[in-house]
Amino acid sequence: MTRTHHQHPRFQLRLVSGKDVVIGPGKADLLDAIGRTGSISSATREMGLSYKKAWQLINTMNEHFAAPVIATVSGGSQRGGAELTDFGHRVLEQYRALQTRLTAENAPETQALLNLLAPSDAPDP
Amino acid sequence: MTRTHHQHPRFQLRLVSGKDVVIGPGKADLLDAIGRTGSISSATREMGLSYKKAWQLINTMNEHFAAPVIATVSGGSQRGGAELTDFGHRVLEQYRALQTRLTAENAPETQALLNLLAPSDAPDP
DNA sequence: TCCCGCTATTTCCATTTATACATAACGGAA
DNA sequence: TTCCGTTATGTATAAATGGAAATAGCGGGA
Repeated sequence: MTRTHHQHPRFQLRLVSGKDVVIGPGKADLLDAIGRTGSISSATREMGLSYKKAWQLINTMNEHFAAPVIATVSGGSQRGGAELTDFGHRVLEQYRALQTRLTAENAPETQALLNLLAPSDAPDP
Repeated sequence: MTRTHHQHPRFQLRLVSGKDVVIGPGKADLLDAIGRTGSISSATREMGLSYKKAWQLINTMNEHFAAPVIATVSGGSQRGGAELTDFGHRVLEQYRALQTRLTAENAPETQALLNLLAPSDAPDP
């Protein structure tokens, strides 16, 4: 799958602990995709990353958060799948809220830094 | 040099454009070190990264910002060196301001997410 | 003129990271 | 019992990243 590259300059937020990224843009998108598609596999196909990588990302989140972010099922009539736990929903919700707040207009420092970019990086056009 | 690993969970901020990180924690620290030490070389020795890597980080910043963040000198009585440009100082200042604002108490969403971490990740002790 | 430490750049190599592929288990349905 | 697509995991390979080392140029001082 072709890599989807956002073009405009943007701020990204990461929660880091030790050497691990607990959650960031990629993991948040993965959680979102799993929630929407109902399985890790379908989420990886949609996002264009390997199942193993996705599993590792999820595993890292589960290692650092107080509870698992997704619940998985093997076999059965639905052939298995995965869904966000209530806890996982809260994690994603809080991350998005923080992300939104950062990019919001009530952060004048955001614009101040964007205005220092070269014109080719199209701060606001 | 041994890698210095901050232990406590923390938020990191990045300004990204296309596939490049315009500025983030590492580049900000590099600018700071160059400003303090007076050369790229001494900054790399202090931080424990290669000159090549540092130069690449600086080059990426210069490619995306509207003006160079450092000014370099080759040869001369001082044997050459580097210093932050006025523009570079502004970039670093604005980044630090944004970073500070993010971690500040006026971001309750920050604590909300930290509180979802496992006890072993020591949210506040 | 030579010397010095720095900038700037290239080449080569080690490390890290990610992918591709293979495999086993799962459990309901046919 | 066989079949299915998924979870979960290991192994081997490819790609990306980073470092070490070499090289050239700089320009003022000795």
